[in-house]
Amino acid sequence: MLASELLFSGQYVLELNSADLNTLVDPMNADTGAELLGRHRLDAFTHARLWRNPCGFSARFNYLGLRYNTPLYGWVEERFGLSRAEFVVVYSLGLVEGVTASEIAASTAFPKNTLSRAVNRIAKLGLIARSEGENDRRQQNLTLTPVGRAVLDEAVPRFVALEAEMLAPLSLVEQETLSALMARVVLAMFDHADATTNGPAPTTEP
Amino acid sequence: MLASELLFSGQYVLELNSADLNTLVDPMNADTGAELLGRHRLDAFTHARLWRNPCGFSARFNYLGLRYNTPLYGWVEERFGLSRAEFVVVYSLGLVEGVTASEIAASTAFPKNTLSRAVNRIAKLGLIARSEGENDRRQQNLTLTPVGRAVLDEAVPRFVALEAEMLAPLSLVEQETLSALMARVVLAMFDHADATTNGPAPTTEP
DNA sequence: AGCAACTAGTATCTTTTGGAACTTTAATTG
DNA sequence: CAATTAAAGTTCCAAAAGATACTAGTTGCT
Repeated sequence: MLASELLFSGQYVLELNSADLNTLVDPMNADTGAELLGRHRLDAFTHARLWRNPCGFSARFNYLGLRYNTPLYGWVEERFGLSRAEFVVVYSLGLVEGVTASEIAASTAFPKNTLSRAVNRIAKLGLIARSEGENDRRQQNLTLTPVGRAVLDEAVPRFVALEAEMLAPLSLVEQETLSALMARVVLAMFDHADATTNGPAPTTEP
Repeated sequence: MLASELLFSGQYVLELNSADLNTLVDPMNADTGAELLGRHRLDAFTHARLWRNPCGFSARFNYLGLRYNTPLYGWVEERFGLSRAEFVVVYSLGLVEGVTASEIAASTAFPKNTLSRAVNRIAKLGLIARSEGENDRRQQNLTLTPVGRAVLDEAVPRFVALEAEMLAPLSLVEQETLSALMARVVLAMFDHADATTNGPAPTTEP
């Protein structure tokens, strides 16, 4: 079977079609999340990309990433003047204080020079402080300043709200099921094996 | 409650922890997918980013996007010398013949000048042909040439295989459940409302 | 019909990006 | 314990990206 045939074969098309659309959409309410979640029109091509695609699963998580990251990082940019990489560093420090640039690079696939620039800039802006690594003087442990924490305190609710908004059409049980299944998939990617040093493409976080 | 507290509150941490890791990992087999799915080490920070994150769901689909797109588009680049945007155009034509650059731009959030460049290059390379739109002479309908289709026929199985490899730890029923739940989330993003003209950030597909 | 508003695609120009080379420190090994 | 190899972070530079402006074609309004 040719791949070009496969493209149209519709395996994975086991879900809903556009006719079901309106039955699932909940009315746009005035949450913090909803205002960022600009609704789109489901054009024919997007429909095909999401439902008639041999890689339907990846199309969907890529789509979610697009619709989640774009508005949020756009908002971060215009609200704080921080680039995506810069905010990712701040967010990362909110998750784990004292994490190093390399660790962020490894986990997010930003190239390390990009992270270096980002760290330098937000350090200059006073959002983070660097302290020389205790037992390894090459690395610098990063910590949030009160200013950085304030940024986070304003930004994180937006991120949380948009995620909640995205998940709103599912019941709590369904949300947990989805979460658990995705967790299984993600966890299976880890193995006691190799590691890639510097990933080429960006495309992640928080 | 401060967002900085929320970051550590662990709502959404209802899944597995790293101790369960080994019970879920299937041995790396020699599939087309497996060879692209380079396993990584689950370092402490990545663990925190995936499981102790108030935005755990988005962290996970972003992570999946990263681990899926990076190796595949890297391979496309070195195998065919095509950039991500260029390949996305080819792939899109595999999904829907005759689609226009604008439609791809709208669906994938690539800026339209990037798409314009991509279309020009792969047209020059002979992967696609352009034909003036029937009733609108501004737009050009794009179609795959045999060369373009050959590229697709070689590339698509890789994409399919990596997706299958990612989903392998789930049973078929679980895969369908996951698919259906994600479909619900995605579908709910469409509404009879607004539209954003040109999205700033890239970050999607296929 | 005529004029404004809009859209598809292209061109230009500036900023950003990320690969490669480099510096300094740490780990490994003979 | 020197000598080699690897890693954290920075710097450099070519290349790519994206905001803006522009051209040509279309739609809508009166």
